[in-house]
Amino acid sequence: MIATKEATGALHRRIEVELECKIISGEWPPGTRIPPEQELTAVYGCSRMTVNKALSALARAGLIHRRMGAGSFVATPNKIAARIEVRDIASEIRERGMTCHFTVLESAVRRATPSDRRLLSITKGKVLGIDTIYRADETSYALERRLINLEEVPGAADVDFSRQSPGAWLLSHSPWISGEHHISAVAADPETARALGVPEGQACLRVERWVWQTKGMISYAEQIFPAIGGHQIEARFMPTK
Amino acid sequence: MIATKEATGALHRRIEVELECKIISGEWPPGTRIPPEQELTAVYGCSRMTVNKALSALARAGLIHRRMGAGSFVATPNKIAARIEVRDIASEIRERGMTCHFTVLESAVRRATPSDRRLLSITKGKVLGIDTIYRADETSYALERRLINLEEVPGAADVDFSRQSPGAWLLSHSPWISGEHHISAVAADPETARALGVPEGQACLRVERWVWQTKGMISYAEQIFPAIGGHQIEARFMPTK
DNA sequence: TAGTGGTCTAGACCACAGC
DNA sequence: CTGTGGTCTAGACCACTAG
Repeated sequence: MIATKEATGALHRRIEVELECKIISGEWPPGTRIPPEQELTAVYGCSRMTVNKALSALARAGLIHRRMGAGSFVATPNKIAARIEVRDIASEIRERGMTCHFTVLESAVRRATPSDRRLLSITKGKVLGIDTIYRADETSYALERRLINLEEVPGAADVDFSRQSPGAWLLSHSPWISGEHHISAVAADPETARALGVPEGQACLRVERWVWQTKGMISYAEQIFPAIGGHQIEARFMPTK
Repeated sequence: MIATKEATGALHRRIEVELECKIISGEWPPGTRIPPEQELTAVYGCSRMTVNKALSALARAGLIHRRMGAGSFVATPNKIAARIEVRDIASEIRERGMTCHFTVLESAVRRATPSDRRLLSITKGKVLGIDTIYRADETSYALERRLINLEEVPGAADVDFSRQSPGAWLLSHSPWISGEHHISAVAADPETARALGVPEGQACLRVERWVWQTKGMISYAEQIFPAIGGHQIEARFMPTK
């Protein structure tokens, strides 16, 4: 066994890290052929399964590309994929060390309007519309306009959202979800400006979130953060997953 | 071998998909104990390594949590991790089916000012500052203010950025990078408004990007997209990776 | 102490790529 | 055809957890 440094952990893990270093350092530029598994078993003095585990991990992480019968090659990244973690607004405020209060401005069950149907991609049924103001240390932090599809989540109609925020309830109630975000900037319209207590036309960050489960769309939420609050979304990207 | 349906692919993959379905459908809620590997080998009539491969993949994807000596359990997701793909502005415009023109407003090599040093986390050295306007079909699309650390990327001083955009050159020149984005909303200051041809105070989406390699910070870029252009960032999240 | 996951072996057969 | 990765086996030893 070759041991240039201490054997800190599993061998397959050390092989993975060692190869990863060669790739992200540029020693093996994109397109470089990785030594075949057979050869690596000789280098590391281990079985093929162990080498395979390391190479498979690198392939899953997108650092190499494996072609059956041909070999393994360092991948050529053409786009940057960043990862953002979107938390519930209430827990986000608390993580910043501030106290969070939220007030439900409006909460009403209604038959889906044309606008509701478009946002939730449904053709009929009832929806629950909830408008909530979030305050961080008594300062307006965000306005959330949310639609919940009662056909998919009938229990939502009976929840007291003055105690638990809609976002937190939905996450705890149906944990495994898929969805999509759209992040954009908007100028505060009169109604939004009044609700948030900011000047009309104020630059705001808008996050729209569609959430669905295997069956269908669960919820749509539009969150408006005035730029005054300094709200920002952080996203990190790394060559290794 | 048990085959309730067609054996479409690798067995370890089918096991993984089957267990994943039980989790994201809610049949196995968070905290549920997964049958031990030993038991699954009996269920699927295969060796332990095959079951292990499926469970390891689920663990890596974050769907289950494995504790040595204790067992495997369905994970409790507490935050939503979304994935955004940030492309070069020029290629982004072209993907929208528009033609892209960019104009370098200013390009100058200078000794790092205090502001440069703070943004690039350096204490000395020279930087290249480039301000670029991107137009989509003759309409202002974005303003980019970029700093390149010439200590890390000395070759940047000799590139003709009127032909290739700085972002595209950097990506092709040093492919394996790490970094961070901050996404926020800002009101256009007078200088930005003039450069983009929009009213002062216009709501804009701002994307800041720090990029580094193993050694140190390579570049800082601030991109301003006026809300008028309808620019938005899309992010998708899924329970399975 | 018994059960569980983490790791590893030394083979094996197959599908596919490239010569 | 040979070399490659994709998959799988039937064991094994260890570290750790829980009762």
